[in-house]
Amino acid sequence: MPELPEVETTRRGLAPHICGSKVVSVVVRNRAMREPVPRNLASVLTGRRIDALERRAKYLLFRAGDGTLIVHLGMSGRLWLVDAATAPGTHDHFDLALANGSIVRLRDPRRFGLVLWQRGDPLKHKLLRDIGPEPLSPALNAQHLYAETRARSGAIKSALMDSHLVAGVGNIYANEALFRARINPKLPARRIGLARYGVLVEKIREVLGEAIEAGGSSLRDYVNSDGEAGFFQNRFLVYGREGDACLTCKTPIRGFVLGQRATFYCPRCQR
DNA sequence: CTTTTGACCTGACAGC
DNA sequence: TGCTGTCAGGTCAAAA
Repeated sequence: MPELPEVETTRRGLAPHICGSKVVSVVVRNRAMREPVPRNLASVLTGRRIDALERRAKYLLFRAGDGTLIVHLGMSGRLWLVDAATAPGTHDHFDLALANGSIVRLRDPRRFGLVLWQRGDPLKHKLLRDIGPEPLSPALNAQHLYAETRARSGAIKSALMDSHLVAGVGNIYANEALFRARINPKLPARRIGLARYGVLVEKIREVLGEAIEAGGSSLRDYVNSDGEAGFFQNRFLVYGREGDACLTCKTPIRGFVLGQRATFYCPRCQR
């Protein structure tokens, strides 16, 4: 579920409930995530104040004094607020209880997510240090994409999903941004010029921005919320629409697998 | 260096 | 109602 808009929506939803409050307890029910949850997490985190909740790519950064709790939601993770009376379910692997009574709970059936502790600058963590520019910041621009793809013969869609080239563009939004930019997902990245990269950057920002807004309005309550009803799914223009009419030209949308990921495009609009 | 492949893990769903 | 096979929004290390 979590692509960048869901992670950002989670960040915005949680931040006002947790920032400024101190951690009173940490519960780890299952350490077997993508990497093991650190054994000393409770001892290192308890008593610290959460100063800020930030995001880098799809990583959530809970700043706490001279260290940071780093959380990634993987494919199936979800973080939300519960009260103390809410019994944990089978896949509720981690709780962060705060002095103000809020409990942040992580549920992740597939356990591709991460819960890590990093002293010092979290951006220096090995999983974060080589990530490309944030798509919603000016650091991502046409010049960057153009320059960094001159030697790439691979498909533009695979390049877009490479976190070292640009942060946080997942499978759904790579499909959606390429449709909006009218670029064929199979087109070799090196064959795209500066002007087209300009359009692509604009469309990446546009679709991520719209999805974040939609998330903010559909996920209005992070307290005891069941969450993601609807989100942005009903607004996808190509993702999951194989065989359906292109919303621009009525040509049937094609689906195929590219780089092991489901890919959708309009063969007429996207060249 | 780039590109591809396999791995991690569970749940939902289609088809028999 | 089961069972089996396929697929899923992420990301990395290893292999090619």
